[in-house]
Amino acid sequence: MRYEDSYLYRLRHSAAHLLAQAVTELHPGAKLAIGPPVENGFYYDIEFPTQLREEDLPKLEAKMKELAKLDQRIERLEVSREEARALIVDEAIPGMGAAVADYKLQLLEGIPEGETLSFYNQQRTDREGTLHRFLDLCRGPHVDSTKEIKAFKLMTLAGAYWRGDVKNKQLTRIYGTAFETKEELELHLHNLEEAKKRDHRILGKELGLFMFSARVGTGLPLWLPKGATLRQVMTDFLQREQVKRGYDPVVTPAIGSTQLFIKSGHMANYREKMYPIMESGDDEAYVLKPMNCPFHMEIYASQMRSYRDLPVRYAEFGNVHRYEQSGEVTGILRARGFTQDDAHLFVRPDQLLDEFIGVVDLMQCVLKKLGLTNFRARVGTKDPSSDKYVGHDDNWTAAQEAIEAACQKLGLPYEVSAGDAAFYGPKLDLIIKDALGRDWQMGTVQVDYNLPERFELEYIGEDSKPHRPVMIHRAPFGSLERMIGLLTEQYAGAFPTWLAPVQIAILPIADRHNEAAEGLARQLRDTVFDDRPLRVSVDDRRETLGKKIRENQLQKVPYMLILGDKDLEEGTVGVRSREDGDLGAMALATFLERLSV
RNA sequence: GCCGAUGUAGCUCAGGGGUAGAGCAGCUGUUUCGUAAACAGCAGGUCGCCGGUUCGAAUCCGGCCAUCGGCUCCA
Repeated sequence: MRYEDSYLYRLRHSAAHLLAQAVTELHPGAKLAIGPPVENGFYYDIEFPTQLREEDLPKLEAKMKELAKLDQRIERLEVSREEARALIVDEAIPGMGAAVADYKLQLLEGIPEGETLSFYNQQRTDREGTLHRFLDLCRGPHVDSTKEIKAFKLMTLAGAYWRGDVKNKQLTRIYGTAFETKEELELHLHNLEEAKKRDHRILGKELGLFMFSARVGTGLPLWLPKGATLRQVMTDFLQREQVKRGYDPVVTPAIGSTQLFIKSGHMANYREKMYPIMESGDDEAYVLKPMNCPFHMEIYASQMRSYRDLPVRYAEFGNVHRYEQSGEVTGILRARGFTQDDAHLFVRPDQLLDEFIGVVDLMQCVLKKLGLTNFRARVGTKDPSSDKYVGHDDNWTAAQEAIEAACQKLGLPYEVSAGDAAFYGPKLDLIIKDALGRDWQMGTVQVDYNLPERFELEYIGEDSKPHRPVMIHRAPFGSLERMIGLLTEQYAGAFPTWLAPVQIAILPIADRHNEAAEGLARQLRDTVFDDRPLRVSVDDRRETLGKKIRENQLQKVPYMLILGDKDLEEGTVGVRSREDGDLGAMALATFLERLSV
C-alpha cells in the first residue's frame, strides 16, 4: 500500500491538525498556513505574532496531549466556495476572523472551480461550557477521533518560505512525528540516535578521514592520510575503468579568465555561486572555476575535428569551488571546494545512443564495485509547458529517447521526471539517501546543447561540411567528496577491504616480535590485491594485545594479523577479521587466499 | 542568505554571578602481555570571539564567528 493511502498517513495528518488546534489556543493571532504529513511525520507552517522558540514546544505538546484525550470527533464538512470563505474568515480561529485567515484564503483561491471543498472540524466544550471549534480547510482524509493520536512528539523548529518561494514571507515550521503506538515512536527515536552514529561527519573525524578548520574556511575540507588514501583508491579505480572505455585524461587550471566564463555563460548565470573575482590590476580578471566544462570546450575547439575523430572523451578529476550559501554547507556532502570525476564527451548525433549506453554501463559498473544498491535513477525531461530550454525539439526528443533506451537496454530501473531537465538538455541522475534520510544527487549524465553552441564547436562531416557535435557531461561518482561521505554512512565506516584505507593491521604481541612484524608488513606491501599493493600498518606500541585489538577494531580495519612466539615458531599468523573475530592461527598463504575471496 | 538550536581540555561530556571538573587521549615510569580498554604519577583550559551590566562574568545581556536541524539552492 502507498504511504499516502495508509492509516499512518491519516494519523499524521490529524496530528498536524491537532498541533494547529493547540497553537490557536495557546498563541491567539497565529496565522495557519499549511500542515501536511511528510515522510517521517508531519509539519505545520504558521506565522506567529511573536517568534516561537524551542522552549515553547513542550507547552504545545502538553496542550496537544490534553486536546487529544478529549476524544474530539473529527468531522468532514463539504461546503460551497462562499461558505468556505465565510468559515475561514469568521470561524477558523474564533474571535480573530480575517486577521489570521490570509494564508487559508490564498489556499482557497488556489483550488480550481468545481473541485469539492472540504473542512475538517474538531470541537470541545470547556469547563465553563464554551464551545471551542477548530476548523481547517483540508482535503483529508483524517482519523475519526483525536483520541487515536497518542504517540507523537514535536521535534524541531525551522523557517520555511510561504509556498517555498524566497520572495515570500518566512513562516515558522514546526516538525513533529507520530506513530500508531508508543513503542513505534520510541523505536523511531532510537533509530534516529543510531543513524547519528553513522553520520559521515562523526565517522570522518573518528576514522581520521578528513577535517575542517575555521582558519581554512567554511566548507573547505582537509583530507587526512586515511581519507586521502580512500580518494586515491577510488580515483585509481575509476581512471582504470575510463582508460578501458576510451577516455583521455586532461588537466586544467583552478582559475580562468573572466573572458572564458563570459563565453560559457557562467558569469551571467552562475555568478552568485562563484567566489569573488580576482583582479590582477592590469586589466586582467580571473575566477576560481566552479565547473570544468569551459576548459574542456577550449581543448576541443583548439583543433580541427573530423567526424572520424569522434567521439572525443576528455576526463579530469577537476577541483572546483562554489560559494554555497552558509546554511547549505553539510560536511563533505555539500562542501565549497570539491572534486568532480568529470568528463565531457563530444559526439556525433548518430553516436549519442551508443555513448549513452557506454556511460550508463560505466555508472552501473561503479555502483556495483562500490556496493551501492539503495539508489534511485531519475531521468529529467523537458517541462512541455516551459520555454526556458535551449536546443531544437528534435534533438531533445532524440536525447531523451537515447537516455531511456540506454537504461532499458542495461536494465537500470528509472523514473521519468518532467521538468527536471537542465535548461541545456535532458539528464539522468542517481539519487541516494544519507544516514538521516536526506536525498543527495550523486552520479549524473547530462546532454548539453548549449555549450557546443556558445563555443561554436564543430567537426567536419563526411559531406565536408561543418557540423555541431553534441556534448555529454557525466560524473559517475558525482563528486569524490559526496561519494565518500555517503559510502562512509552506508558502511558505517567499515569499508570493504578493497577500499579500506588500512586493510591489514599487524599486531606484534611483545617488543621481541616487532622486527618480524616489520618483515611481514614489507612482504604484504609487495603483495597485490585488487590490482594495488596491500595497505598495511604495524601497531608496535607498548600496549596490551587487547587494547591494540580494540583500537584497530574501532578503526574498522578489515583484518588484524597477530604475531607472537607461537607464530614465529610455527610459521603462522593469528588472523582476526573485523566481521568474524578470531579465526585462529594459519599460514600466511592461507590468509592471502581467504583475502582474495 | 533566512528561521531555530548549540559552542567548557585533543575527544565525549558535567558544572554554573565569588579563584574551572571527570573519563578517554597525551607525557613519564613500571608492566612484555595470545584476541575489544594493564597500573601509577604528571601535565593540559582567556569556558568560541568582541563588547556591555556588575564590587566581581565561563555563568546575565548584545553583536559577531563556527557548527547542527530546517527553508531556498545544488555534485
